[in-house]
Order: sequence, then structure tokens, then C-alpha cells
Amino acid sequence: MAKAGPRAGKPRGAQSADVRSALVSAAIDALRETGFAGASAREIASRAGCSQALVFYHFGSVTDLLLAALDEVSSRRMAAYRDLLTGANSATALASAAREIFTADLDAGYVRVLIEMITAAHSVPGLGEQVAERLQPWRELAEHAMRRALGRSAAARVLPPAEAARALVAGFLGLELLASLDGDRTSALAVLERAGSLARLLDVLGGLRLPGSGRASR
Amino acid sequence: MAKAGPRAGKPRGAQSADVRSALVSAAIDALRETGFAGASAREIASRAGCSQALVFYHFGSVTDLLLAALDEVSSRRMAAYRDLLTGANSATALASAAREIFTADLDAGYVRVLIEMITAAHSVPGLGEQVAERLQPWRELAEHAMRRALGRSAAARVLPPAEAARALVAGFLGLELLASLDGDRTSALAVLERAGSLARLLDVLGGLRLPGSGRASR
DNA sequence: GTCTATACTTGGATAGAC
DNA sequence: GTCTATCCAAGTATAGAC
Repeated sequence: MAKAGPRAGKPRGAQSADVRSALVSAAIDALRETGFAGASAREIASRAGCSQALVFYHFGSVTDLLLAALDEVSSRRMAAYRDLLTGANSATALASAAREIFTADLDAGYVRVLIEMITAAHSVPGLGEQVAERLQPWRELAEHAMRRALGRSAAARVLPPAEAARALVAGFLGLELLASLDGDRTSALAVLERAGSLARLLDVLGGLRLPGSGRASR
Repeated sequence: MAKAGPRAGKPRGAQSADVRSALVSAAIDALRETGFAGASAREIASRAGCSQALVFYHFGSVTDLLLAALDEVSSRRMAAYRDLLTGANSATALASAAREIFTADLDAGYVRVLIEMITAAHSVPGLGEQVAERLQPWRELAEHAMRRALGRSAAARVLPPAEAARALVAGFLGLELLASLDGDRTSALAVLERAGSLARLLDVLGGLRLPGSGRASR
């Protein structure tokens, strides 16, 4: 953004767009497979099958390319998330959708990309704001989903959507960290299954306490 | 461990021990403040006030020094954790202890050190096992605490200690990630406060369902 | 045991040919 | 727009003086 590269914006040349998107995809793969430390201009260019100089021509710096990669991941996931979360009108349904989302993200490595950028922000000055900015939509989506799932039932008083959303996002990040560490995602899935049971319990309790108020399930 | 350095073990020279511990402390600070990427031999040596060559003389490699730093953090915290968790015989008490631990760790930056090493494991081949090994005691402690807090009450059936412990550790990691990203720990603390309320609810419910079984609170 | 000096490697970034 | 070639900075690790 503050970089004085030749083209910080978007060149609209004929096949130039192909190279751009190839670089972005390669950057995502590199972040996922070798982490931020391994996502060098040379590594990414090699994966994209082009010269290392093009990274700087098109994006100005490696960091800016990595941010573009994060943008791409965000937009890819946001669409899928919205579809899955739209129908979740109870805690039970939300937990089920969350489990589905998490497995998909784990396979695709999207949460991994996010984590790499968050931790990288700790080392690279000024990166934090950029990453936080891009994480914001995810947070809002989580909070929105929470609000819809809990409705105005008693559950919403026990578990305010804003805090529940933060806990949800934090849980995703933490579970991914643990899963990647011991290369075993079944334990993470077991935790999510359990969260589903607890959500069911929450729905039932909410229904019992205030049967007429809000849109309690059933 | 597999390193062929001159002294992979512990030299017991007179003032050599001072340098060793100074390097370890400096490594912890570097990990905390500049992350794994910034924790170079030069940076650490500069903080410790000695030559960069001593890193390799005493520890064989930067990675091994960083692992020693993780060991130091683990042993420092383990003692404090045990004291705080020993008296936690209910979910309410555990949640309260967890909140206290988390604030202390956030201030001291210990969870940060752990996260840096976990994500670094993604880039450095072979590091994963070493880190996982050192995380194990923390996990066991969390599970043990969960077991003691939940007892054999109904809560333990709704929330098996093994999964609850994993969720707890994951939550710590995730909340620290979010807190460090936006430089605001109050939101994380709010989530922990909320967890305390839910724990209280859990204790009450456990007491209602099976009043005579186990060691239900009250 | 600790230092200075240095060999070697990798990565960010630019110049200039095409 | 894309390439090759190159500069420069920073890092790991070792050699050798003291």
C-alpha cells in the first residue's frame, strides 16, 4: 500500500491476469504447506511456474502478495460459509454447520493460511492491521450466525453472541493448531461433535425455561 | 539431540552456566517480542549481551536453543499451574483458576512462546515432534484438572475430561492469537468470564440431576 | 569459554535485455 | 510483461586467536 512498486494496483493486460491468479494460488499453497517462513518469492514463483521477478512486478512485495492470497481465501470461503450458515436457526444446527465447515477448511488448509498470517503479523511490523482487517468479515459472520442460532431465547442471555462468536473463532484457530501439530484431526472432530451435543442441550434448556418467548426451537 | 555439536549436553564450567541461562532467557524474550522469525542467533546473543558464536557452542543450533527456551517456560509455568489447580474441585473453581492462569500467561507471554514454536514446527522439518513432546505435560495437566473439577458428576458425562481438556488448551491458544492480533486482551478476558458463568451453571445442573452421586458441589 | 572474522546460503528487490 | 542477471542484506555455522 505504501509501496512504490510499478504496479501496486491491477494491470489488466491480456494474459497478465493469468499470471496474477497463478501467483495467488501458488502463494496459498506455499503458505499452507511450508508456512509463512517458507513462502518466499522464489518458492512461490517456482510453484506458479514463472520468474521470481514477477512477484514484485505484480504485487510490489512478497507481503502484499501474501495479503492478496489471504483475500482470495476469504472470498472463497465466505460464499460457502454463507450458504451453510443461512439455514442454521438453532444451536444444534449451527454446531452441525460449524463441524462441516471446519472439516472442509481443515482439508483445504484455509484456517492454516489464516494462522500463518496472524503469527507472521507478530514479526512483520504493520502487518497486524492488514490481517485484522481481513479477519473482520469472518468474525462478523460468526457473530451473525450465533445471533440467528440463539435467537432471543434464554440461551442468548447465558451466551451472548459477541462473546460466543469470539470463542468460536478462537476455538477454530486453536483446534487447527493442535491438529496440525500432531497431524491428527480426529481429536479435533471429536471436540466438535461434543460441542454439537452441548448445543442440543442448550436448545432443550432454552425451550424449557422460556417456552413462549422468542423463537425457541420446536 | 541428533546434533553433532561440541557440547550438546550441559557444560558445568564455572561462569558458563550463567551464559547458558542468559541465552535461554534472551531466547524467551525474543520469541515473545519478535516471534520465531525474529529469534535469530544474532538477535538472541545481542539480548544476552554475548557473542553470536556462543549460541552454537552451547546449544549446537538456534532451533535447539529455542527448544531449551520452551523447556524453561514449561517448567516455570508447570509449578505455578499445579498450585492454582490443586484446589479446583468444581467447574466454577476451575474456570476461576483458568482465568487467573490465562491473565498471568498473557502478561508473561508464555502462551505466545508456545504458539510461535507450534507454527514454526510447520516450517522446520522435525520440529513438530519436539514441540508436541513438550506440550504433552500441559495437556495432561489440563485433563487432570478437568477430571478433578468435574468429578464423577453428571457433568463428566456431558463433557468428557479428555475432550474438555483439548478444548481448553485450544481455547487458550486461539484466544491468545486473537488477543495478540488486535492488541486487546479485555475481549479474551470477557470470554473467560463468561466461561466461568457457564461453569457455574454446569455445577448447578450437575447437582440437580444426580444429587447423591459423586461429589457434586455444596 | 569467549571472542572476532569469515565462509556459505538464502531471500528481497532492482536493472536491463527482449 | 516476462525473463536473466545481479546487488545487497541477513542469517547459520565454523575457524582460529586469545
